[in-house]
Amino acid sequence: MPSLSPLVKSFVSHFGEMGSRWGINRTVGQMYALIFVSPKPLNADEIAEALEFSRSNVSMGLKELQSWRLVRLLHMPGDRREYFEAPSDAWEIFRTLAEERRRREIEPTLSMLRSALLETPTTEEDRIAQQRMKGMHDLIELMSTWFDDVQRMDHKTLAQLMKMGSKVQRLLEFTGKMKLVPGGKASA
Amino acid sequence: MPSLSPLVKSFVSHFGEMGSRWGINRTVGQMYALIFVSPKPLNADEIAEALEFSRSNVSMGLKELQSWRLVRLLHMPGDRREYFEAPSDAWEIFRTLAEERRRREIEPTLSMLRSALLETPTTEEDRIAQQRMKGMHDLIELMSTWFDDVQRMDHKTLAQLMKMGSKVQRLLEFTGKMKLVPGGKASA
DNA sequence: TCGAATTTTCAGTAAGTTCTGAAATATCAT
DNA sequence: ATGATATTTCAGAACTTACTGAAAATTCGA
Repeated sequence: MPSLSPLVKSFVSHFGEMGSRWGINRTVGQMYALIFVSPKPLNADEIAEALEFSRSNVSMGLKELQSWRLVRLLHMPGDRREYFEAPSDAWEIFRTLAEERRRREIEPTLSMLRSALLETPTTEEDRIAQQRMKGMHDLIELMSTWFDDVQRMDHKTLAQLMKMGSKVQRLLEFTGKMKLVPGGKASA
Repeated sequence: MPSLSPLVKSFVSHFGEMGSRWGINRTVGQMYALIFVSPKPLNADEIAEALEFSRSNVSMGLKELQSWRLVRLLHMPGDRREYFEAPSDAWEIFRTLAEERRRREIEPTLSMLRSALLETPTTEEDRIAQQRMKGMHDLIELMSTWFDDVQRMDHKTLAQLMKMGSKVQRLLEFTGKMKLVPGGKASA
C-alpha cells in the first residue's frame, strides 16, 4: 500500500477532519477511511506505512475502530498478522454507528433524565427545569424506539419509504379514514 | 442565579460531559444546559457566577452557542445587558441541531464525494474505492433529502408516524396493491 | 522450550485546546 | 463629549489529548 492515489488521499484526509468534529480523532478517522476504500484487508504495518503513523498509534487506532465495530479483524491463510476490513455496505455502517452512539450517548442521557424526573422538585425553578427535561426525555425516547423499530425493516422497504418522503403524510391521512382490521390486513 | 440546585447541577454536568463527546466543549455544554433549564433568560454575569467560569469564557461560549443557533439573544426592558434563552421545545432544538450539522458536516462531505466521483479512476484500486464512495454518497444523499422532506411535516404528524414505527411497512405493502390517483387522492 | 514475528503497553513529550485576567473596545445615559 | 457599564479580544498559562519509541507481552512454528 505504498503512496496513496490522489483520490484516496483526499478521501482519507477529509475523514480525518470530519472524524475530529466527531468523537473520533483525526488519525483514527484516516485509518478508517483507508480501510474502507481498500479493495483488500490491510494489516497494521500497511496502514502505518501508507499514512506515515507510528506503528503503536495504528495499534491504538485499530483498537478504537474495533470498539466502534467499524472494522472487522480477520486472518489471511499462512500469515500470522492481523488484517482489518470495513463493511462496504453504507447502510450497515450507518446502523452500526447509530447503535454505538445510542449505547454511548443516548442511553446514559436517558437514564440521567429519568432519575432527574423521579425527584420531587422543591422550588418553582426546579419544577420548570424538570418540565423541560421531560420534554427532552420524551423526544429522545420517542426517536429511540422509532429507530429500533425502523432498524428492523429491510433496506429495500426503508429506502422506498425514505424516497416517499413527506408523501407518507398523505398516505397516513388517507388511511386514517379506513379501519385497520386487527388481523393485520387493512380494508376500506 | 446563586448556587444551583442538585437537580440542575447534575443536568448541567451531564451536558458538560456529553458536549465534549460532541463537537462542543465541556464548558459550552454546561452553559447551554443551564440556559435550557432556566425559567428566565440569563445574562453573562449570571452564567459566569453560577458555573464559576471566567467572564471571558462565558462570552466566548455564548458566541459559540449563538453560532449553533442554540440560544437566542434578547434584551430586558431597562437593562443594558444581553440576555440569553434557549428554545424549550425539544423538536425545535433537534431541528436546529440537524440543520447545523448538515451544513457543517454533511454538505462538505457530499461535495468531497461528488468531486471524487467525477474523477476517472486510473487503477483498479481507485475503481473500487470510487465504488465504495458512491455507496456512501448515495446513502447520505438519500437521508439528507428525506430529512428535508420530513422536516417540513408538522410535529403532530411526525410523532404519529414515529409512533407507528415499523407498522408503516404494512401500510406500504397494502397500498402497493392500490393505485394512487395522480390528483393526490388514493383509491382502492 | 526457544526464538522470531507480531502486537500491546506505557512513560514521556509534542501538539492542541481551553480558560483566564488584563486590556481594549463598544454602548449608552447624561 | 464623558464616564459608567457591558462586552470582546488576546497573549499566555493550565490543562488535555495525541503520538512516539522503547520495552514488554503474546503468539506460534519449529
